[in-house]
Amino acid sequence: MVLRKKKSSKLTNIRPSGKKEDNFFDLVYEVARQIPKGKVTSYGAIAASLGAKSSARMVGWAMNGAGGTRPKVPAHRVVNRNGMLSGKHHFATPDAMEKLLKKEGIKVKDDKVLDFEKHFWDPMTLLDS
DNA sequence: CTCCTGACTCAGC
DNA sequence: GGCTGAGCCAGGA
Repeated sequence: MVLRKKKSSKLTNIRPSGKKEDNFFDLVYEVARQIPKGKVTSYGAIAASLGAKSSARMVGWAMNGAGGTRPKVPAHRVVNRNGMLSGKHHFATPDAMEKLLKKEGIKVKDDKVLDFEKHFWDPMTLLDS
């Protein structure tokens, strides 16, 4: 999956070195895009699937530019390990995240995903096959 | 180059 | 059982 994202809008060029965007960020973006509709996952799960379970923060950080990448990354499907919409505050509007989730059939209550493990999607699924 | 911050997570108290 | 501190990597000032 080669990223064709050549220019990152808000973020400074992820890799001004001229190399492909083989950063951790892009890996996160790719995985995030693979999240099936109506499913959610956690930052740690994504990080773990990338081999950097300790870098859960980086996953969230990467999401910072999710809205500027193309195709867009469904960051709203990514929540913390508690299923809490930790990143909702970073969306265009605080309600955008849960609104999108509800729209996909995921129930959100008190900024938390109900039946989180039921809607949980493990990134490893792509690798396991 | 050094220091701080950040959409997380775990361990300790 | 909730709060705090520390670890994690990367980027901005």
